[in-house]
Order: sequence, then structure tokens, then C-alpha cells
Amino acid sequence: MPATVPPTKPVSRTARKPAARRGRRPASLHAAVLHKVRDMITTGELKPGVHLTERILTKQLGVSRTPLREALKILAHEGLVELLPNCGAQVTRLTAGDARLLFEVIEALESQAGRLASERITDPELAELRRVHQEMHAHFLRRELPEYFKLNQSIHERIVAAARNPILETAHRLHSSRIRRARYLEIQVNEKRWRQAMREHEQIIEALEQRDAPRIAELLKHHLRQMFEHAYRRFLKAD
Amino acid sequence: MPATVPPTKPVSRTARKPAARRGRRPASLHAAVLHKVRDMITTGELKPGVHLTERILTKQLGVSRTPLREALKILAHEGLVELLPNCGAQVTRLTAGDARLLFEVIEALESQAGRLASERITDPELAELRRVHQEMHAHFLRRELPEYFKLNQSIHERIVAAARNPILETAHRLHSSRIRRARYLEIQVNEKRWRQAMREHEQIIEALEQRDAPRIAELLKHHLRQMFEHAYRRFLKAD
DNA sequence: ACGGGTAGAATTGCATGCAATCTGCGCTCG
DNA sequence: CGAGCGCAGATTGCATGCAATTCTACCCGT
Repeated sequence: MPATVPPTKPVSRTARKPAARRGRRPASLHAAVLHKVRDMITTGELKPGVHLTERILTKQLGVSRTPLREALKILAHEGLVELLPNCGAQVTRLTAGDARLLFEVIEALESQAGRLASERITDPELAELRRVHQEMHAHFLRRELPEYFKLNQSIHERIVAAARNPILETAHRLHSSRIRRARYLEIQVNEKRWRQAMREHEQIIEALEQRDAPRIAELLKHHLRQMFEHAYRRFLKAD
Repeated sequence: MPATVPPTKPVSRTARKPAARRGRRPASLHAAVLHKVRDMITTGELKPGVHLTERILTKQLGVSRTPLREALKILAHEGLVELLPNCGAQVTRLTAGDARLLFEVIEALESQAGRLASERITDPELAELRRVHQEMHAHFLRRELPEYFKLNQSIHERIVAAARNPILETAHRLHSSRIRRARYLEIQVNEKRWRQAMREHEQIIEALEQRDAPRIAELLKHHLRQMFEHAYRRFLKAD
């Protein structure tokens, strides 16, 4: 009985208070719910395998079933939840096998993004990337894992964004979000791997500055493969 | 006023006739609607830019608004339709620029699929692929475009399937469906390109039989790029 | 005659009601 | 005492009702 979670602040727009037109654009409710639930899953607030009942979620989010159901359908389509007919939804439990499949997809997308980024990234973007990288390095030296992790994620996102391909970006984000937690696990505590990852990042930035497309693609692939291999072992241990 | 389309057979399950339990599994209505509308878009029954009103579609499909809306939300998420807030949906109009973005994504996915397929494809699958290829060749010799096109599509799908990665497969299908019509345009009437495409296919199959992963990846990329370049010109002319 | 404003109609977005299905539990029968 | 059956509760899936927003078209003023 997971109903112990306190109801979060309702996302409702006009709701019962027609006077309060506080938030700027009401934005569509289903979109808000979609983002909220997706966040809850990727941050781990909703753990894999948890059974989601519409009743509980609607109460937590303060919306009715219609927008919630629309959001769940989309999440199911994305693969973040599984919809059992007439039996509700449950957060997808990521097996090691699934993780491998995801990494194979991400590898393809991210290396392609790197290739394109090397041709399209602007000098200011490069400078900013270098700056973030150095900031990340500082956190690495101080062994501040959460901050490091956040900037790490940010760097990968910036590279993908520099590819100037929103469709590629969306696809990449979609699949990345599903292994976000695996990526986190990967670095945790493994000092040696952490140093290695830093070196790989250093090389990637350098290759980008030299706009060496094939090298970037190779480096990103290698980086992701290493990441997967290490995360994989942890997975097997964890399961 | 596009309401001249005759209502297709309703997809409803129990509907108004509780006696008729004809179809085996009722299957979920929203899934049926999703497939139906997606088909209508990819086959061109619903042309790009057409405005979709819930009212009309519900009548055509014989379902109520709820499952239809859920299907539209997913299609919007896939990029096949655009959902204007409070203004309904319209079939996404694919610009030449969008097509380029899509090709960049497909190139990444399909070349990765080829790489993986070269390692994982079974000998019977290879034999079947060769068989389909020869059948396609026969249609090529007889200049039977629709049949050729169908088998062409089938070959690409088989290669992706041989990668043994359902997630990759889904992502590939998702993006491919959006440029399906462009692919069709590409070959039409351009005799020289057609012969060239046949040669490329021949090489791809050979490389697969030799399980030469890097070569397959390169060949598929080249094949797709050629396809895009030729389709691109037609696009620009068509627009 | 033309532009602006406003009332009306239609359409979307959300909430809720109803039927069908599934789960769990108690009861009965072997 | 165990297994099968049936009933009740809960939950999902779909249909529809209501409010809000947008688009259209008409009317009025300049």
C-alpha cells in the first residue's frame, strides 16, 4: 500500500478557484501531468515495478482521470511504463538486457550527434562547453558526485543540442531518460572508472575543438560502451 | 469541407450490438484507432496539412472522443500530427528541412542496425533476405515500381529486425514512417537512380553475407544519403 | 465602403458516469 | 482438509456532459 505519499501540489489551472489566474499560461493539463509523472519516474520517486493506479495518481496530482490517462498512454508508448490491459500500469522494470538494447540505440544517436555537432557547433558554444567541462573537473577533484553527475549530463546534452537536430535531440533524450539511473549507478564509488571517464571527456572536448568528426563519433561510442560495461556489472550485482 | 469521405467500418467492440461478439479479442479501442489513423496518414489517405477535427474522425471511425484523443496525443508525440492548443490537430507537413533531420536520425539508427545485424543475423535469415532481394530484382527488371518498393521496404525492415533490438527497431520504424512517402517519391521515374539503388542493395546483401560490420554500416549510410539527396531535389521541386 | 467590435457557434479540454473486466475472498463440495 | 466455484469490490475502458477558448460572421460606427 503505497498511498503514504503526501499529495503534491495540484497542477490544476483554474480548478475550483476561478479568481486565481496566477500561473501565466494554464498550459494543457495533460502536458503538465506528462512531465510531472515522467520526472517522478526518472528521479526515482516512482520506483521501477511500482503499480500505478489511476485513482491514487489523480489524487496526488489533483487532476481528473482523463488527462492522466492520456499522459500514461504516452509514457507507455515511450516505454517508461507498461500498460497491462484492464490491470493498470506499472513503472517499467529495466532489466540488464533492456539496458543493453538502450545503450545500442543511444550509442548510434549520440555518435551521430557528435559527428554533426563537430560541423555545426559555434565557437561560443565550444567555449561554453569547455567552461562547463572545467567546472565539472573541479567537482571531480573535490569528489562531489551529484554536482559532477549533473554537469556530465549537461555536457552530453549540449553536444547533442549542438547537432542542430531537434528530432535527434528528442530521440536521444527519450532513450537517455530510461537509463538515467543506470548512468548514475555507473560512476558511483568506482574511483578508477571515474578518472577514466574524465579522461574520455577531455578527449571528446578536444576532438570537438578540432572538429574531428570521425574521432568524436568513435570517442563517444567508446565512452558509452565503457559506461555500459561498468553499469552492467553493477546491474548484475544489484539484481 | 472534407466530410465527403464515407464512414469506414466502425472499430467498435460491443457498441450498440451487445449480441454480436464477432471479432475475437476486442483489443483496446485506442490501440485500434491509433493504428488506423497512423495508417491513414502513412498511406496518404490523410494528406499533410489536413486539419483533423475530432468530430469528423469519431464519426468516421465509429468511436467516441476519448480513445480518439488518446490516439491523437500519441501521434502528436510521434510527430505525425501537430496538436495546436484548443485548435485541433493537423497532419504534420513535412518540409525539406524536416526530412533532412529525419534522414540524419535514420542514418544513425539504420547503420547501427546493420552493424548489429551482421553479427546476429542467422543463416536462414540471410538466405531469406537473398531470396527477397532476388524477387525484388525481378520486379526491377520488369519495372514494377509498387512491388519493388514494397520489397525494398521489406528488406530494410528485415535487416533492422535482424539486429535483435526491439527498441532500435521501434525507433527506426517510428522515424521511417514519417518519410515513407519521400522514399517513394525518390525512386519514381528516375531510371538511373533506380539502377544505382539496385547496385547498392546488392552490395549491402553481400556485405551482410560476409558479416562485414563496418562495411555494412558505411553502405547503408551511403544508400540513405543517396536516397535523401535525390528525394530532396524532388521535394524542392514539389514545394 | 471599410475597419473594429461583439455575439454566436463550434471545437477543444477536462470531469464524471456507466458498463465490462479483473482480483481477491469466502463458501461449498468432493 | 483441499480444491473449485461464485460473489463482491475495485479498477479500467469508454461515452458523454459541461466549461472555456477560439473562430466566424454579422452589425455598427466612422
